Amino acid sequence: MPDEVTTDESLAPNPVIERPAPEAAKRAARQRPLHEAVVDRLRDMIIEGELRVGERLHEFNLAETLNVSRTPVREAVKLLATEGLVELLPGRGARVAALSAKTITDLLEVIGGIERHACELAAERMTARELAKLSRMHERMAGYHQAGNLHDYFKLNNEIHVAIVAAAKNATLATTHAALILKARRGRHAALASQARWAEAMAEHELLMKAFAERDGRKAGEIMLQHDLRTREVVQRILEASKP
Amino acid sequence: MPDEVTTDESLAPNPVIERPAPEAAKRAARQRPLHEAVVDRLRDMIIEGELRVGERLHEFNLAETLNVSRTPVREAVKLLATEGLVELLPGRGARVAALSAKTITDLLEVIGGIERHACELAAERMTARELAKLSRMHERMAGYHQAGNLHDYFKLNNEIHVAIVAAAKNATLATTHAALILKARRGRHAALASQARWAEAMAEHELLMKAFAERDGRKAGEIMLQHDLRTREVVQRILEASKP
DNA sequence: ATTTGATTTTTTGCATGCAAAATTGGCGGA
DNA sequence: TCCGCCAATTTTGCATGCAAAAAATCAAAT
Repeated sequence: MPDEVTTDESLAPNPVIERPAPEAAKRAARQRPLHEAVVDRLRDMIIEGELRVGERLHEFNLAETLNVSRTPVREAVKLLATEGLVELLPGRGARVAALSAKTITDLLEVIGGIERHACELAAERMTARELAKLSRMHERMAGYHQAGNLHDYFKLNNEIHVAIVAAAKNATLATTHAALILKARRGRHAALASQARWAEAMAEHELLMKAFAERDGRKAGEIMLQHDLRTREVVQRILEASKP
Repeated sequence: MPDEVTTDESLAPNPVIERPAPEAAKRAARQRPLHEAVVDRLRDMIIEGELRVGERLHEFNLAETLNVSRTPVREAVKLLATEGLVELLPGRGARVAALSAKTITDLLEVIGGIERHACELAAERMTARELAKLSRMHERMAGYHQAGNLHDYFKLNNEIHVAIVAAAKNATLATTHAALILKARRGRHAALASQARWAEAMAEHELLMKAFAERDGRKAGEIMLQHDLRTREVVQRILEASKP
């Protein structure tokens, strides 16, 4: 899913987790589980770099910062460990997991494989309606490209990748893909790579749509895989250049 | 990863989680985190069917049964939810997730895609040593097949699939694969399918090894994908037959 | 000055407490 | 008989308590 984009915008200066006052809870349709909110909050803090790589996750401090008790924090940390964002130190808490160049490129490689598979399946299973919608998204993206609107291009590009995976009509595939994309968000470098490959990537998407129109899954998959692997290579070069 | 086998053997009649007496803990090299033990215990209980599909996970009862407090049980349940084994009911606890035919076949489809990718990469990245080891495993498996030793055949077959993924030298790929395999363990149907396809599967493995010997990743991947998809089809037929 | 070891402090991991939400059961009405 | 409403009970979710393990601090000895 190259063409990664960082969907920040919300810089969240205040980490405290808002929750309806005890009495106001009645009005709120339903209260979101705290531990879930904490997971999201901590994930953002890690992805946005508020918590630095290797930094110990201090449950008491975090609980105080987020204005919750240690319990939901503990649950959240364990959940984030399954996502690979934090590393559990048995008996000594947890710390933000390192993200080596190898980890990132491995991630991008797997995402490429998944998206290839998604293309193959989607080409066969996509309804005419879905194909039409995808076409419209693609056209819109082409417009952003011509207009030099990088931000909206990135956003839509991500949506297209997700839409293709959804069109494969395989829930496990979609879940797996989503989880990997989430992790890949940590590599901001990917965004740079996309930028460098902007024109090229656009051309590849063009070919991809053509393959979908022909319902040629094999071809679509191949294009997607190459598309992803090229971005991966650029990312790899950037990473090697930054710290060799 | 078709040719699924259920690695029971340990029927665990007593669910209580053993732990060194408070004082004996000194002797034990290091105490395993309780929540981890609970995760494993509950996962087995679900996979082995001790907890039936749809059954509510009652944290107090489970805690009592496992001889721990609610806290590690709660953590474990949330962890199992990320594995897809249980379904969280916001505000109402959790229950054993349903495993529909679609879910199983989706799972097998994704595993097929992952293993194809693994074959492609492994063919390129595998060391001569690894290839030799894989060959020996394959020969041994052929022996079990000829001897009609289904149990050991299954076990070794699983190990071969895992070894191939490992040879792809991509940690994310391996982790993702392992997680999916774990979930697939719930479909005992797969074991039946393997049995039905025993001879055929063996022949496919033969071709696979030949492709690896030629370092033909494309071919190896294709063989693996077809291998997995055929098992998937048999599973699908079994499932449709059992409850149509 | 540096290192080692004992002591204090912090932090973790599990257990328990408590209020709010959800479920259950009973009762009255249709 | 069946449905719906209200009270009693259970269960969840979060907070807090507590003992053991880990880390930090300090002291003495090299």
